[in-house]
Amino acid sequence: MTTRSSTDPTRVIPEATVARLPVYLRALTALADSGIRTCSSEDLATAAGVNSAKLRKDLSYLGSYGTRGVGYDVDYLRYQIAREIGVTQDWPVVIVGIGNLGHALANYSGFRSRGFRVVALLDADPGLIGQTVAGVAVRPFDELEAIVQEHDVAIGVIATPALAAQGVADRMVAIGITSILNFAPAVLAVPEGVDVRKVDLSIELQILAYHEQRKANGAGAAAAAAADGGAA
Amino acid sequence: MTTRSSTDPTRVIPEATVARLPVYLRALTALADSGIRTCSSEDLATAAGVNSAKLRKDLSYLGSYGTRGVGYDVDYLRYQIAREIGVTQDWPVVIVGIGNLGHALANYSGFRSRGFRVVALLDADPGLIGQTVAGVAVRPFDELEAIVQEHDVAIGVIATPALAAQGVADRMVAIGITSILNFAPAVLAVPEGVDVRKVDLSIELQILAYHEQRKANGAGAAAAAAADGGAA
DNA sequence: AGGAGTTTGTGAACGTGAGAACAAAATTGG
DNA sequence: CCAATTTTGTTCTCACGTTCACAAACTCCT
Ligand SMILES: NC(=O)c1ccc[n+]([C@@H]2O[C@H](COP(=O)([O-])OP(=O)(O)OC[C@H]3O[C@@H](n4cnc5c(N)ncnc54)[C@H](O)[C@@H]3O)[C@@H](O)[C@H]2O)c1
Ligand SMILES: NC(=O)c1ccc[n+]([C@@H]2O[C@H](COP(=O)([O-])OP(=O)(O)OC[C@H]3O[C@@H](n4cnc5c(N)ncnc54)[C@H](O)[C@@H]3O)[C@@H](O)[C@H]2O)c1
Repeated sequence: MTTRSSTDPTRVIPEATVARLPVYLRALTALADSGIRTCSSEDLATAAGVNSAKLRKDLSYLGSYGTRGVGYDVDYLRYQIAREIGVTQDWPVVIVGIGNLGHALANYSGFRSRGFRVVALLDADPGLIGQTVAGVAVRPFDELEAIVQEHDVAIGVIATPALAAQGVADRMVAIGITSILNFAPAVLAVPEGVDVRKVDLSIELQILAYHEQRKANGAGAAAAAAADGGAA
Repeated sequence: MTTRSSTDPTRVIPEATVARLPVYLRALTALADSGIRTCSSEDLATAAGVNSAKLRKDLSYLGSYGTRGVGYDVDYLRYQIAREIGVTQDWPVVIVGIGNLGHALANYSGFRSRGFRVVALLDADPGLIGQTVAGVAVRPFDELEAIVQEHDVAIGVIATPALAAQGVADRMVAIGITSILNFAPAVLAVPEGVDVRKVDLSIELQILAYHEQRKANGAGAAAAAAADGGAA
């Protein structure tokens, strides 16, 4: 039997839990902003849109930060989750591909407020170089190496067309970027040890379309089956 | 025992499989574009970035569309998946909130090419009304009802600030929209039978940050544990 | 026609995640 | 100080998802 304490850095937090921690963090921030100092697992679960048993189990992987009979101290729990995720420090981020989407991302204020700092905007199109978006200048893609080394960047965002994405990823990996957020509709091949997460609008829409089609077709027999594929 | 044939509309496709079908569809389109007529499960799995056993099991939920010893006919399989997802028909979509992100979405060509048609752009800001984005005029949010009824819209996209999102969702649900894609960092409450999918940039970055932190910390003891949280 | 080789479709084993249920630990009121 | 009440942390069970492994089914070559 191996028991792992909350200060043991080797303890493993399930991936499904990791994906929910940012949601809890946001919910706690909202509670704090509305002046609430303490909350029960039930309260927080409602705010985060999950089941309270699941919430408690998730939090138990981090440690024992609640008080039985009372609940959780909002600020304290928020700090503990932020520390666990690693957003008490600032993460430098580069964005590659400053087209429609890249512009929107560069303008997104939610970056800064959640522990991420855009240190550079890069594009291969000479026509864009020098332009300033949200106070950051667009620079040539070739400066990637210099920028990553200067700011010790570990996280890269790809917002180029799909065809360019693998090339950009290869270049990022070569200089030591180990986490990539990919908006291009392409499957990226990367070596072991590099994390890739993708955000794909059309996949999300197609998933919705699938369920939508079933709702429409199965109005008779499959109605029950369609409904439980259901909501939030 | 209940056996469900591929033509039985009540058969259930696991949610995890549904989420991968669009990826297969894209991979098949790429193969078709490069002139490939037939492919094995191994080929397609590589192109889609998944394990070939998983791919075969996923496809088996749709029916038996391959030929043993040969593989899959690219065009035929592509059509079958498209039909299953429901993207052989066009889905009308409305986008609400034409700010930074809404502009990018409206300009996104991947919508049209994958079976979705933007029938309206809506915003509450009078200053934006009348402006045209990608050939579609921005109209007042109040026209939502009329537009949804005219075009029989089932899918809505929310790209407003977080505070406005729940209100927009309520209004969408009230007129009969049953699928929502939400870009605002807010938990939406919707009735049973309405599907919500969320796309949240900062959650994705925070998940990357968590793994990044572990890679950095655990350089010694937790290296193995960190690595297997690892890559694609 | 028959055997060698290939590749699908699926049964079975394994691992991960969700939710119900409850004991343990705290508070509150008498 | 003790009993009643609240709420956490954890155990147990079930459902879902992944992967292996292989028989069945097909092609191709001789
Ligand atoms: N616009 C959206 O709402 C949206 C939504 C979902 C997905 N996407 C995807 O995001 C990506 C970007 O979309 P977009 O609408 O901004 O496209 P875009 O064409 O407007 O912008 C792409 C940018 O990438 C740059 N670029 C091209 N090759 C490059 C390279 N090798 N290195 C560096 N920069 C390079 C181009 O110069 C251009 O500025 C696409 O893959 C698209 O499919 C976009
Ligand atoms: N910009 C990004 O890259 C990005 C990334 C991730 C998430 N988001 C999220 O997406 C949302 C939009 O981001 P943005 O940068 O485009 O913001 P934005 O402020 O540029 O645009 C928001 C738009 O919504 C409109 N709006 C506000 N209330 C409305 C209402 N009740 N009905 C209809 N329209 C309304 C505003 O008029 C504005 O045009 C935000 O919730 C943001 O957190 C943005």
